[in-house]
Amino acid sequence: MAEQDTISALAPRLAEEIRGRLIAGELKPGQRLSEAALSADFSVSRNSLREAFRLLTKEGLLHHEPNRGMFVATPSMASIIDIYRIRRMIECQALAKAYPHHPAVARMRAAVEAARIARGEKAWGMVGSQNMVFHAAIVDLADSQRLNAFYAQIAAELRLSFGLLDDPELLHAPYIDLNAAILEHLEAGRTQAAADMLEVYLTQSERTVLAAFSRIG
Amino acid sequence: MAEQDTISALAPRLAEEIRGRLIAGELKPGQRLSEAALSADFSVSRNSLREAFRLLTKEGLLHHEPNRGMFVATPSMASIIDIYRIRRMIECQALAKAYPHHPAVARMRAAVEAARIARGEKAWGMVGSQNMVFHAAIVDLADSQRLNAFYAQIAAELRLSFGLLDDPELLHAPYIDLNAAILEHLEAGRTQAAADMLEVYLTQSERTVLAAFSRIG
DNA sequence: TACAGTAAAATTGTTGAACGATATTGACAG
DNA sequence: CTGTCAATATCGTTCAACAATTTTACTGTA
Repeated sequence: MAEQDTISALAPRLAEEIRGRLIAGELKPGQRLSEAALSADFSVSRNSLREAFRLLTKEGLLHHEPNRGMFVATPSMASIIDIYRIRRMIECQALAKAYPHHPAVARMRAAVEAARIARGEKAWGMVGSQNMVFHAAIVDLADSQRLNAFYAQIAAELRLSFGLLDDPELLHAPYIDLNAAILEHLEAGRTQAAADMLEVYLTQSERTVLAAFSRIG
Repeated sequence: MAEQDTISALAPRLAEEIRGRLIAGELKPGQRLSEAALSADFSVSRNSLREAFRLLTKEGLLHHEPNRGMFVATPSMASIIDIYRIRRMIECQALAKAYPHHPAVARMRAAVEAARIARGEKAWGMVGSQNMVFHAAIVDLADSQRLNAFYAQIAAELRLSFGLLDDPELLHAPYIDLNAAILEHLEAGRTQAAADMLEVYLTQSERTVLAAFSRIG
């Protein structure tokens, strides 16, 4: 019986909480995270907090300098290029070899429709997160647990970069219809066409993000 | 002046040490790792050891049960299939899109030659690790830091499975010449042919590993 | 003997404090 | 203004403690 686990351990919960603040932009890139301050803030011990830090460091969200402390990772053009290179490799391949009746396809469709509704309401935050759901579903087509976990990680890292940019409409809105077209191809069994179109999408998106990024630098 | 960094922090070094023992087979799958025993063994505090454990858990090498402790991950057929699926996706793509004069090609050649020498001396352990080097170099062709890190992780996990098997000669020796042929294609610029050949390699290797694994079950 | 229930022991989860090592800050002399 | 050196703050690691939980040992009973 036991009251349900309260969802397991402390460190992973802390990590999740911090991750949320990171992609929400509450913690800004380059900012230093003091062990003492944060542990007091969360009412946990320094030790527990450090365990959470390790997890986030391994995910590339935090960055550690010996004897100086933890810092919020600062996205760079190099990291954006790296991430998009991986996305092209993984997502396009997943799509090209996909089974058109895979369960993840339903999630892709749901994400497209949710994004369209959100666009009507100008809820750009929602458009963005539905876009992420769409692409996570693409990766899911490959039916690999480890690949899903890896993708979730670089997606979180990418969101850190998005957080620096200030125009979510520009970032996601133009791609809703492109997503829809990709989905059409997939559902019709034209997986290669879908993959080709996705490659266009990703290249274009990368260019947009890099351009926005360079305007800030 | 500080004695040289001895390469940074304690926890990562511990993790590296334990990782070594895992792929060397000293720690066997399913085995429980006592915090008290290991921390005494390494002469470090329980806290430091736990930090190392977190890292390895995230890599899939250890597995954690609340209030019961850390266990060495037990490879399953599912995990082997998952890993080979990823290898096919990543390695083949990296090869297909490779630049034939990429620096990693030199490492591939070195690995092939070292493996041939090792085969002559029937040093099967060396044959195996050179094989791993060869494939890591293939991934390196894609020029992605994050992809390299991810591959290193699943490679370590795969070695855990290899550790269960008892015939390293069967596992690696047959593939040396296949590796060499792949390299020939790559160096000649026939990247697609190289990729196709690698796909054959991986499918065959997966079948061998799964068969050996099922004989143990 | 077999077995259920309970008490005792061991292990993990988390905390708090301590101390050396390193980095940052600020004062001071030149 | 610059370089040196002490003072301060923070990190890295360890140790000791206690609550929560699991495992083990033991007991009494059928």
